[in-house]
This record gives sequence, C-alpha cells and structure tokens, in this order.
Amino acid sequence: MSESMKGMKRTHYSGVITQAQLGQTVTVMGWVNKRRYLNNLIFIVVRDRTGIVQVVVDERRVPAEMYQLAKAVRGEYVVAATGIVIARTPENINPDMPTGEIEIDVQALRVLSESEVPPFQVADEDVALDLRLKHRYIDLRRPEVQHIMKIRHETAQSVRRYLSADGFLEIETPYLTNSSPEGARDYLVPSRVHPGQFYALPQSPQQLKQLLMVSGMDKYFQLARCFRDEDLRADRQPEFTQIDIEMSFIDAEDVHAMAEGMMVTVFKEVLGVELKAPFARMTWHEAMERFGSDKPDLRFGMELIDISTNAKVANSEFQVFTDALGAGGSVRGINAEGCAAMPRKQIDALVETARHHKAKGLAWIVLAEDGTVKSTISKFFTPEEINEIAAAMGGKPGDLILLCADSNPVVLNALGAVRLAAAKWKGLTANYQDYNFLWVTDFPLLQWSQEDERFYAEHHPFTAPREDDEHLLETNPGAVRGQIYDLVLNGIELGGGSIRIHRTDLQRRMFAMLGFSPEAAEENFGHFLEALKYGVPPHGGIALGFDRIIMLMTGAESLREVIAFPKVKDASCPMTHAPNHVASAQLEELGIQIQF
RNA sequence: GGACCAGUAGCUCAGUUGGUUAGAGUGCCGGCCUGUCACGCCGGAGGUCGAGGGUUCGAGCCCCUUCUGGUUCGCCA
Repeated sequence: MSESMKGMKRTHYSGVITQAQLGQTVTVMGWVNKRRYLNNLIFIVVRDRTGIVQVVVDERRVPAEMYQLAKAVRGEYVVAATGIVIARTPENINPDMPTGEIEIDVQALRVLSESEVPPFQVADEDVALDLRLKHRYIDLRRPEVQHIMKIRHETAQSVRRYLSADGFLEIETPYLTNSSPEGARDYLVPSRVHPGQFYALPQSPQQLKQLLMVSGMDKYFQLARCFRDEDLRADRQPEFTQIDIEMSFIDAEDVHAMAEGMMVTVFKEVLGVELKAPFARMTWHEAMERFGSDKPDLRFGMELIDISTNAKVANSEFQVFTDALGAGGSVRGINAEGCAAMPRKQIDALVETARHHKAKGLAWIVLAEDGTVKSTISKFFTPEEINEIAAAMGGKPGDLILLCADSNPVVLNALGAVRLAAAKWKGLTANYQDYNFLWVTDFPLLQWSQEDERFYAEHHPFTAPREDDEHLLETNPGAVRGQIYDLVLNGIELGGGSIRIHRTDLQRRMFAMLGFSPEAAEENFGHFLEALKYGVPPHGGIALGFDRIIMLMTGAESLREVIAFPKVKDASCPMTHAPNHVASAQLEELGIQIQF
C-alpha cells in the first residue's frame, strides 16, 4: 500500500508548526511516532528531524477510505499528511509538546512506506548498545541522538568559521599515504599497481601539515579523519576526526591563545556557554605530583600529598612504608574528604583499583564522623601515630585517608586512579557541564622503554625540546622537556600539540636519539629531512579530538554516541559487519595470499 | 594478549536455598471506547533462559568450555 508522493509536496517540518500557521493548509512528511486509536478518532503523531506534530483523523469528517488507511497505519510508517492547522481547544493543549497548541486536521493522507515492527522502540531510552548499533539507522531517529549529530554539525561549522576568520586555510591531505615506523599500528591498504607494496591510512597528517608550513601556507587546518589500528576504549575509536592545526612563526603561547579563542567561541556559539579564558596551566611534573595524572580532572580536589618525610612514616616499623622509602620511592596519599561513610565493599574496590595499577596495596584510615578511627595499619602504628598521619593528610572527622607506598611512578599512577574512583563514588564527576579546561605543558620529550631498551618520543619525533634543555639531549635524554602541550577537559585529553623542530641538525639528532641510523632515518623520513633543507619557518600546532569535544559538550558517555556509524570493541561495525572477506579474485589481483 | 562485569519474551528487567506449567512492565496482534497525547479497559500471541558439555532424582540457578557485548590494564609517536 506504499504510494508515491507525486502531487504532494512537503510545506513544513513537523516540529516547527505553531499558531503562526493557524488556518493554513500544510503538508508534513515523516515517520509515525505514535498512532492513538479511539474508535471514531485517530491521532497520528508525525515525527521528522525537527520534532513531532499531531494529525487528527475524524471518522465523521473524512472519507471512509482515508479513515481505513489511518486505522492501518503503524509505528515507523512513513506518511505524508496534508491538512489545515487548527488550534486545540484549551483543555486539549499539551504543554509538554512544542507543537501542543495546534494540530493538523487531515485532508489528505498517504502512506509512503510501511515498516515492520522495529527491533526496538524509537522512544525507548534504555536499549542495549549493540542492538542500537546493529540498527543504527533506527537509533539515529531518536531525538537525543539527532541532537548530538546537530551539535556535531554546528561545532564543525563554528570551528571552520572561527579558523577561517583567523586566516587559516582548510587544506585536505591524502588518506593514502606512507606507513610510519613510530607510533600506533597502521591500517594498510595494498597497492594493485605496485604488488607487494602498501599505502597506510594516516594516524594523523603530522608530516604533511608540517610540509604545508614549509610551503608557506602559514596557517592550516583540517577536520581530518585519522586511523589507528589499536584496541578500542569508550573514548577511543579506530577512525576518528581531529581538528588538525598548524601555524608558522609562532610560539606555544600563540597556539594556546588560538585554541582558547576557538574553544570559547565554539562553546558560546553552539552551547551558549561562556568559558573563562585563559585556561589553567600546569606543567606535566606538577600534574603528576598533585593529581597522579597527566590529564587531571580539576572539577574536584583530593590532591596527592607526599608524607614520605613525616617522622612517623619514615621511622615506622611498617615495612611496606620503609621498604618503599628505602628503595627511593615514596609514601603518598589522598584525603577523600567526606568519604568516611564509604561501604567496606567500595573501599575494597579502591584497593583493587590501586592493585590494578601495579601498586601492592592501599592502606586506609577511616575517620568516622563520631570520632572513631579504623585503619588497615592499626597493627603497625599506635592510635596517636595514626592520628598524626591522618592530621598530616589534612584528615578530619568524616574523611577517608588513602595511602600508597611504592616507587614514585607506581604511587602516582595508582593514587591518580584511586582519586578518580573515589571522586566518582562521591558524585564529584557527575556534572559534565562544569567545564574545567587545563593546559598541561612541558612533557618529557622522550620516554625510555624497558622492553625495547630505547627511547621513544613522548609526542612524536618532530617535537622540539625546550631550548634550555636542548643541551641535555645526548647526555641526559630522560630529563629533556619538550615544547609539548596537551589540552585537558574534565580528565579527558582533548588533544595536544607542540612546537616542531625546524632545523635539520636538530631533527637528525632527534632521530639518532630514537635509535635511527642515518640510513634508517633517510629511508623512513628522507622526504621530510630533504624538505627541512629548503627554508623552514619555525612552526607548531595542535590536534584536538573532534569526537571527544562533542562527547564532552553533550555529556555523552562514549565516543560511539557522537559518531554516526561507530565501530565496536573489536573494531568491527555491527551494522555492515565490516571488516569482511573479499573475493579471491580481488586478492589475486593484489598478489595477496591469506595464510591460516 | 590479560582482568572484571553482563547475557532470561521484540525491548527493559525480576526470578528466593537447585524443586510444580519461567514472570512483570513495555512493545506486538485482536476487541471496546468521540479528544487522546506514556490514552484507558478486555483478551491473545510471544521463551533453544547466549551456545556446548558436566554434576544431580531434578539446573535459568552449581562447575567447565565457548560465543557475544561492555569496562579496563597492556597498547594508543
């Protein structure tokens, strides 16, 4: 019974019809959100991208055929309805509905497409994620998901407007490019013309945007799709979009000011939210010491406190403490304020969290409201000593003190995780609209890999060291700080960037530090080193995770919510079932054999 | 690659110590209803309890294996 829409033309979106159209003849087209049948009276609620509107079919006033058609209409049918916009009588006004003051008195009704009973209701709020993604085209009909897509669109437009007005050029870089030896695993694309050779999909347009600076483009941006063949997380997808930016003749401060201006404008234009700029700043070292994280959530305190030098701790009989201190580690803790009432099971979960992050354990002191004190370390300390340690931690009745002793990296990392878990339990991370931006700067340039017995670039191999640390590059590489900055929002890394190396000699020293022989550097980065010979402006930039920004703007729980057709845990698509087998003829043409 | 959590009707879930024919809400189908808007009322259909194996007189429940999904550690320059 599906019909053509021939002769009918949509005049209005459903959600925008108001009293202003009273008396007009309108035609809406959309999905049947709901059909309510009251014997002689049928209400059909039509939904489109803009909202819903009610169409009334009154048996006494329409032809029998039309009434029968209305009766047969079911949920998610696509219909076209023409009728006169009439005011509802006062008692029939629905104040919860934007179009609730009017309705459409039907004159013509057509079913353009029927629908089977959908696997889940568009109106349902709690539907399992895999089912939603399997039928994402239905999931995307839900108003909240459409809202996210709209925010995403508006944000992209706002970013483009802001950067264009600031003199940036939007330039596309290729998706078919070279594999790079550093960094994440690449997605490879076999070449038919060059059997046995492969393109790689870009993990980021890093080298190409730097080459655009060599070209004198001066200011570049791109909403670039990036690909990384690594395992997924709630905030990680194998393909994602980043706002990729590069600028010439600038320093880190210029990049900060540009990025802050962009975020302030975007949040204002899209959400109507006024952000405070400049954003907070903190060095990587300070972030690690105070929060145990290089991306601290500043919506709450619970900062790490080092009590290694506290006499009661340093001179105690408690070997867990003294062993850690003897080995050059530390004893630190956090005061989870107001968490004394945390159930034992939850405290155990915090201990588990610490263990999960390599700590051997987590000591705790419960300072109950009534003044009683309970602790896991009461066997090793007198009540007075425990009180003194608690006082050193700033503890007061009602607080929960959590202590960890180990090597410094382990203590910081574990307490950083415990801090987050405790804050989450306390509900301190619930308000996503409390936007706390933060720049984390001066990351170490290089990171030693025990496993591979070599240094890796913390950021990427084109990152410039701080000029005052450059002399340490060969003598004490681990101490060299890079001109690196990450933008962090509420504990999530929105992105990062750096000032790049623009001198050939320094770039060669950098590659040497990373263990590349001159020949290997030439083979992997030859075109890049070559380009550095021909006049390179000092430059730097930043890449911000576009999907993550949308996630934080909308309070979405997962990156999947803000991507139209996302991948799931094993990097597959539940809807299209990609990746998939290909015809053997295709493989033959590529000279590829599958072995397993 | 590791750890943890979940899987019962189309959907969201309950299911006690292992014990009769596995339930609720919602959706779906049919009937009634002239102003509904989470319409209401009546009736109905709908189940490989993710799969396989085991223990037991007896398994949705206990054990093993496995699959799927989620979270996370490793990984993510």
